[in-house]
Amino acid sequence: MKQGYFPQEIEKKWQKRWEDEKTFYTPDESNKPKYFALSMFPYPSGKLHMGHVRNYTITDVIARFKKMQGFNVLHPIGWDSFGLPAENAAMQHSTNPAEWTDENIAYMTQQLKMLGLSYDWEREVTTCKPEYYKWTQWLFLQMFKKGLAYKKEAAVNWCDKCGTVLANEQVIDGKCWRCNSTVEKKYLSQWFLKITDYADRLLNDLDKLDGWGDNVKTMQSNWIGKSEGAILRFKVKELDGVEVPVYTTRPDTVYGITYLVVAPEYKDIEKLTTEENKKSVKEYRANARKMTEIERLSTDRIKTGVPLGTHCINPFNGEEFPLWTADYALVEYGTGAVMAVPTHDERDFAFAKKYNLPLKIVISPNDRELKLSEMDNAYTEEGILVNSSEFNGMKNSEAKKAITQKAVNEGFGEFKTQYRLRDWLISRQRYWGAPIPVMYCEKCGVVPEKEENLPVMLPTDVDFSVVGKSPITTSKTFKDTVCPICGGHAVRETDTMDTFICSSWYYLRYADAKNDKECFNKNKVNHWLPVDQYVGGIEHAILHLLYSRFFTKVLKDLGLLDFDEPFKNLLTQGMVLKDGAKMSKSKGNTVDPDEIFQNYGADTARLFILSDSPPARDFDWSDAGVEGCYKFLNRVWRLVSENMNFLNKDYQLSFPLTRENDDLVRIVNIAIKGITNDIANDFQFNTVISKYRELTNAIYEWIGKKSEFSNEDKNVFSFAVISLIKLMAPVTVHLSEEIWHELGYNTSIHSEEWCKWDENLAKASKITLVVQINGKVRDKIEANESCNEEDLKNIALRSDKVKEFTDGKSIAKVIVVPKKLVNIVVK
RNA sequence: GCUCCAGUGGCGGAAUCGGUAGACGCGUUGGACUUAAAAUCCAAUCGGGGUUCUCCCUCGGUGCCAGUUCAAGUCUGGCCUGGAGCACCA
Repeated sequence: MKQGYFPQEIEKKWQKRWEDEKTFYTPDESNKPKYFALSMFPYPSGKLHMGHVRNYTITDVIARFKKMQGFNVLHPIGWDSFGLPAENAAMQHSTNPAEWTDENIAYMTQQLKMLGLSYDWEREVTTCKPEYYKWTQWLFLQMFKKGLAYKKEAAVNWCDKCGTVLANEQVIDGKCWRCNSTVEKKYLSQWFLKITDYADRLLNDLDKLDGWGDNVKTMQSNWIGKSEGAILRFKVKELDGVEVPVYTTRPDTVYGITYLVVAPEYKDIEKLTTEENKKSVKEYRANARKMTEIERLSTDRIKTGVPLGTHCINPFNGEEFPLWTADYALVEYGTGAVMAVPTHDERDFAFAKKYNLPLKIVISPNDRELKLSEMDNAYTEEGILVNSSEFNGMKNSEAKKAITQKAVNEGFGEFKTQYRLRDWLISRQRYWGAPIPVMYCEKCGVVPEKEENLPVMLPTDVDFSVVGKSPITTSKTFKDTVCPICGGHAVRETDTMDTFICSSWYYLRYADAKNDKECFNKNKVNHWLPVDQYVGGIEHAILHLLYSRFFTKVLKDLGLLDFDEPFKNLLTQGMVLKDGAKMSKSKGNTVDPDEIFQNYGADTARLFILSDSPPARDFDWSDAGVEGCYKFLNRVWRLVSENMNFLNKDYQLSFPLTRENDDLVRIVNIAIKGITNDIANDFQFNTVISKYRELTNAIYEWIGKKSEFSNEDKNVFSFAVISLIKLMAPVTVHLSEEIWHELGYNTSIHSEEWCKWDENLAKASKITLVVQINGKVRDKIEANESCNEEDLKNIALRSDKVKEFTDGKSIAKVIVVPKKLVNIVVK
């Protein structure tokens, strides 16, 4: 064995051998239980960054650990390869997105292999390849048939820089999720998926996800935004047969309505405006349109509005009140109209004060009386109804139901559950995506492509240098086609699908990646899924994770699979920071993984990226930390190479041990138990690694006491070293494999069984008894493990220190915690 | 404003059930080896005070204030700070 540790040499050798020998090939059939470990697949942007390294290392360690524990582990990888950057690169370098993408995939594949990841490359999935997007299109058609994919004209989010529309989830604080430029509203006819049909299931099933963090579940639940209330319809006094419906969560306050507001974009607003008010309303609406989303949504902006001139009648008491338009009412939520109760809603209160609209108290607090003259903000707490006719004296929580019921009985309202979630806008006016497989026939209208004609291929005769429209529209061969119904001329849809569609089902395809007859075999998908452990960034808490859950539920309803949640356990890993800031090119604080591989090797990179923080927390990259990990691996290498003569792979431990050797055997058992438990307990790799170090230190310390090695010593030493490299194998994959073979084994260490511990040996032979007086530690006494409570008590009371503190005082109580502690209470 | 998460040395962080606070590492300091350096190894490292001074004693200490308990980083209540998500959602 070489005296020095040369990772680059070792790593290359093993990577090649694992590939040649298909060490990580996963058969579908196996008598072992299955385990599906998955990282969120990368976008092939060009090079791996440290976030990737962290993500894939975490999942790889989990996969290898589970494999050693006896599972048939599925650990695949693929490429989320449709999307804008490829198209932008094509425009800049006058190349083709497919070429650019292929090159990136090739480079990143080689990087992934350098990291020593245990992927089954036979199952690689690439979303931009026709053999994949054929099935993306097929799934779209199934949704279309079910009425879940539909086209409508709507106010949509438009990113001018990206030249396309965006889904609501892709607008962050009024800005494009990708390029961060301000998003505008446009009225366009676009394709949507009816995710709102699944709002209730997406919300309720969150409860089933015990293996997900609360943070992600709350984010999803906030995003879905369920609220319970009522729709109430108000007749317009001046217009016969015209009604304005409102959505409210406070039907208990209907007797306090003093005006009603419709959004500036409300569809009937012109009808509701009197001749005298036409001009001011028109101006107000024009102004509102000019404002950006961000200005409009700012909560501390002073509320404005104008009256329409017409009035509504309150069906509960016949009162009349004016209709206004104000931009604090949102056209896309509820009915686009709000009943205003200034006394019991902060926004209405501010608005009424500004425009001198009347106030009326209808909810009274239990402990005091409200006075209009003393109110300087709305009363929004619980209370008792007043000024509310037959409902007076009722608790407001009960009145909600009673009042809505009255509206239902009398035909001017109903109970209504409202969601914040909107349907998913999936059209993109871009080239590099899966074409939406529909066409427009002059005679038959919107016609889906026939399934047997799939895939609708992306054309290659396109001009990527065009500005202001999608390159796909420049193709001479793509647009014109034949209607499958009437045989007449039809024009293809030129919009492509949001790439989040491609990534909403890729994890299913891994179960059956090469199937060219169906998107996947049902039995295979039911066997491998759901994913046992999913690992990825928190930035997908809503986007990808919500969409994937939606897809899974749809596919279940379509009968394509039998489960309704795709990811059983979710680990959202923290960001990789450098000097306290997120690594980014713009800040110039990135660290190139290639450089680390070259200088230290992949094992050091893997070890370090797991060592300093638990996976869910942010991780601060430090050069000194890398150096420290590299030193540690050298230390392990030396431990073996300098003591090769004393190592024996066929060691035995079946003889009585000396005191010292017994201690080391116990330390090894304690380490095995601790490490196994730390991994089982939320994958705390940082403490796992500290235990590697502790064990290594203990072995060195043990050697330090030896002047020569007896046979017994050699056996104990071999047991300790072999256990150590096995425990390290999931992390330092090459180093462990190399040492394993140096010791004379022919198999791969990665196919070995995980170390087992003996419960009797996984503890020290002696215990340290902690003696407290009144809860303060006063003494520590070594005691035998076999001592019972009475013995421990007596040992403690015999202590000189204890006597010092108890002298002249009376002992009120003695508490004994077996094998650990005695607390003496004195007065 | 609502919801969730977090707060422990110079730093990253550790501490199954309430039971020795600061594991392990980084950094720093001192030492050994060396002509020297690198590498390696050894030792010290929460703060204040004391002492018979390399051994030990003592007090304080896990964001703040209370509480429960023999015992609180851990549990309860109320705050403060930071991060994240949602947000004129009626």
